[in-house]
Amino acid sequence: MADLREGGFLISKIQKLSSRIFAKLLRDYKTVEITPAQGRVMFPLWNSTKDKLSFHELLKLTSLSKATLSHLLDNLEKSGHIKRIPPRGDEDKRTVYIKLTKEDKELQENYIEVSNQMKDLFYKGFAEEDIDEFEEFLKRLLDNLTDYSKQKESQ
Amino acid sequence: MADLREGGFLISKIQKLSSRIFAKLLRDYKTVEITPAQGRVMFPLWNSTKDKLSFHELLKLTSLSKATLSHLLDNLEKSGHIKRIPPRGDEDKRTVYIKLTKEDKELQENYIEVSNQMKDLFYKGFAEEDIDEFEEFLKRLLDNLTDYSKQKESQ
DNA sequence: AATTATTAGTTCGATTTCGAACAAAATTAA
DNA sequence: TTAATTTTGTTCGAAATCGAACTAATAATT
Repeated sequence: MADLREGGFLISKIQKLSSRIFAKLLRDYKTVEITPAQGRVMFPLWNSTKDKLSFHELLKLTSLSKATLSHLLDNLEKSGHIKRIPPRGDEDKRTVYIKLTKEDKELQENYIEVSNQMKDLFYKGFAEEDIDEFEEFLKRLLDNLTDYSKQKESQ
Repeated sequence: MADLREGGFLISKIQKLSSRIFAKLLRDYKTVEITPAQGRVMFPLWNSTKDKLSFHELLKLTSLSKATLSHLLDNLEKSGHIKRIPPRGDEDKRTVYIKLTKEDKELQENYIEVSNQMKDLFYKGFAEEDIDEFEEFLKRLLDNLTDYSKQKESQ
């Protein structure tokens, strides 16, 4: 306990470095006119089985703040990658749904390819079991953090 | 290899959530008028045995970009936490040194205390060996990223 | 010695990020 | 059925973040 732990500091450094590298890979990959931040919003949409996600669902999936997500959606809508769909029928009239525009197959494939490049670089020297173990740790951490947030907001 | 890995995505989420939580803890802790970003610059200064660090050293220690570090130093200097010291004697005349202002003991102690709260929350349910193992992984990752950056910038 | 290239930090413009304050709709309580 | 409360998403102002372009100083070439 008296130990100096540096998990948060390390993670922060890793996140900064990998964002910068990822951004550069995307920039260099001619046809991908998208930033990492925007990609992180698109990713859950691409991977979803549903044809649309609500703002709220996307919020949970990205762990962004409301304000940030709203702002990123503005940009993505402006550049034509997504559309905001108003609620229909007897759905909650406050809910905003987010839908992909159809011409995004190519972007998605290219983004995934760059992600894979990134992954190889990121996990260089890691055995498959290492990665499994490491990502298990990450999920536990993420649970700790989301539990804490949830608990805090309900008091 | 065909596996969908999500390390980068997970880390990005963890980093966002923990930044937000950490920022709130700092805000709630009355006497600490400092942000997490600023704390991450102060941290290496507090932990160094030297009485000053060069801009370049601080850059490596924080993994920030030059622009960001310069900007954060502006704010820290404005709020009186650090000073920029010009080179002396036969030192390289381009180098800028960063030095703590002396009245920062209290801030440091409070920041460390909040860091520890954060750490406990972060690593809840982790055994000491888990933390060791996990941080070992983090260091390997960080090495991968810094190696890649270094290799890229020298070509 | 003169020219060229590299390195250290700053400045600029743009994006990302957030909390707080807000408006509109839905839910709960009175 | 009205009142008060909660939830959903947007807007605003400020900080953090970055790359690119820049200046000044140093190092390497010619």
